[in-house]
This record gives sequence, structure tokens and C-alpha cells, in this order.
Amino acid sequence: MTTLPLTTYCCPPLLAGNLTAAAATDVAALFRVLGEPARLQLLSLIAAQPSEEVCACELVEALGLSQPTVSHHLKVMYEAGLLTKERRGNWIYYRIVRERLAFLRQVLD
Amino acid sequence: MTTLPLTTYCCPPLLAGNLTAAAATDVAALFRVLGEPARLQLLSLIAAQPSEEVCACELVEALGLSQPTVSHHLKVMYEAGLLTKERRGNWIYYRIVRERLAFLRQVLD
DNA sequence: AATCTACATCGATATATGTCAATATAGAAA
DNA sequence: TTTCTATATTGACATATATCGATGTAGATT
Repeated sequence: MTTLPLTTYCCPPLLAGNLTAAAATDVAALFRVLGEPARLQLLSLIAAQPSEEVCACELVEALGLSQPTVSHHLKVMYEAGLLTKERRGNWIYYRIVRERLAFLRQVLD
Repeated sequence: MTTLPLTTYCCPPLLAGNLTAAAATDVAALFRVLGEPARLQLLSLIAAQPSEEVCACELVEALGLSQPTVSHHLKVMYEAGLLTKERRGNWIYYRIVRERLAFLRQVLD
């Protein structure tokens, strides 16, 4: 008596995922921006403000990182479209772009 | 006549963000896992399967990356709790842990 | 036991980036 | 104009990690 092998060569055809390589690159860049503890804390601090905006100098004090480092992180988030900034006098106020976060929520199914 | 300066020294007290440094580190590690195009494509490919599971060999073919590289990415996602794996015969089948994605959705407000 | 397939690990390399001190820039106040 | 405050940029360094070829390991078949 012959038995069918429990296994055979691999791989029925795979459905193409709906995420193109180009789209994956774009979305990954956004997630990578959120992949830093300091940046998540910045977002949290800004989101926790009733005014929904925070001047950069407050953020430097709150994080315990150097001013250039905080400035760098804010720039990264600004260029990723996660923050807006507005100059008023000597200070620059940052706000969260909630649509950008909503976009990422939607990407996560 | 004296005028009040439009500006003063910086910084009314800042509300403490609700995200602790430790929590930020944990969440950031998860986002960093998603911050790679190849890993997002892997997730997309697995999610697109009607069976909701994919054997690793299919993923190697689909991504155009070397087998060690794909294995590395799958391991990273597995260790991050984003995938489960189950051996059946020679093959290892990966599934998405949807609760983990839901957690990240929730973090994004 | 020997062999084959699928997957994992190792070692090496290149690239990306977080961090800070030092310095530059922009705008407000004097 | 000069000075001061807030923010940005530069340069340097250390660390993390994506990638691959080569090799190891586990399980199934013969």
C-alpha cells in the first residue's frame, strides 16, 4: 500500500499583497518617525496640552535631551507631516496633524 | 509712554504627557518594526491570504529579497509579537496577531 | 543512514541615524 | 546697532540594523 506523502513541494500561488513596494516605502518612513521614544514623548506632550500647541522651548525642558536633539526630532516630525509649526515672536509653536495619525491608523487595517 | 512687551520669557508650566519614558521605549520599538518597507510588505502579503497564514518560502519568492533577509524580518516581527508561527512538516506558517495591530491603532489616539 | 527541503544563524559590510558641543541665524528688546 | 532669547544647522561620533553569502539545523523522504 502506498500512502500519499503528507507534504509536497512548496508554494501554492500567492495572492499579490495590495501594498506596492513604493507605498510600503512611504508608509514605512512614517512609522520609522514614530519609532523613536523621544519623538513619541514629544507627540504625547503636545497632545496633552489643552491649547493643542507647545513652544519648542518647553519641550526641551521636558525631555531632558539637548536643544539640538529636540530640534532635530521636531524637524523630522515636521518634514514627515506629523507636525505644523508657527512662529509667534521669538517662539515656534508646534501642533499635531491629526489627519496624519488617522492615516496611519487606517493603514493598520 | 511705556508699552507692554508683546513677549516675555518662555514657558508656562507644561502638563506632563501621559506617556512615560519606559512606555515610549516599548511603543517606539513596535513602530520601528513597522518602519521597514520589507516588513510592511510581508504583513500585507500575509493579510491578503484568505487562509490568513503564509509559509515562509512563499514570502521569500514574493519579496525579491534573499532567504536570510526574509527570515530575519520574520523573526523581528515574531519577537515583536506581530506574528505567530507554527511548524507543519517542513514548513513554518506565519499569522498576523491582529490584537497587536489594534494596540498600535489605539496608541495613535 | 543518507539525502533533500525549508528555515535559521553567523560573519561581514554598508548605511542610517540619534546624540551632543559648537556655531549660526532670526527676531525682539534696549 | 547692539544684545539677548529661541531655534536651527554643522560636524563628529557611536550605535543600530538591513543585507547577503556561507553555513548550520530540523524534519521528512527514500
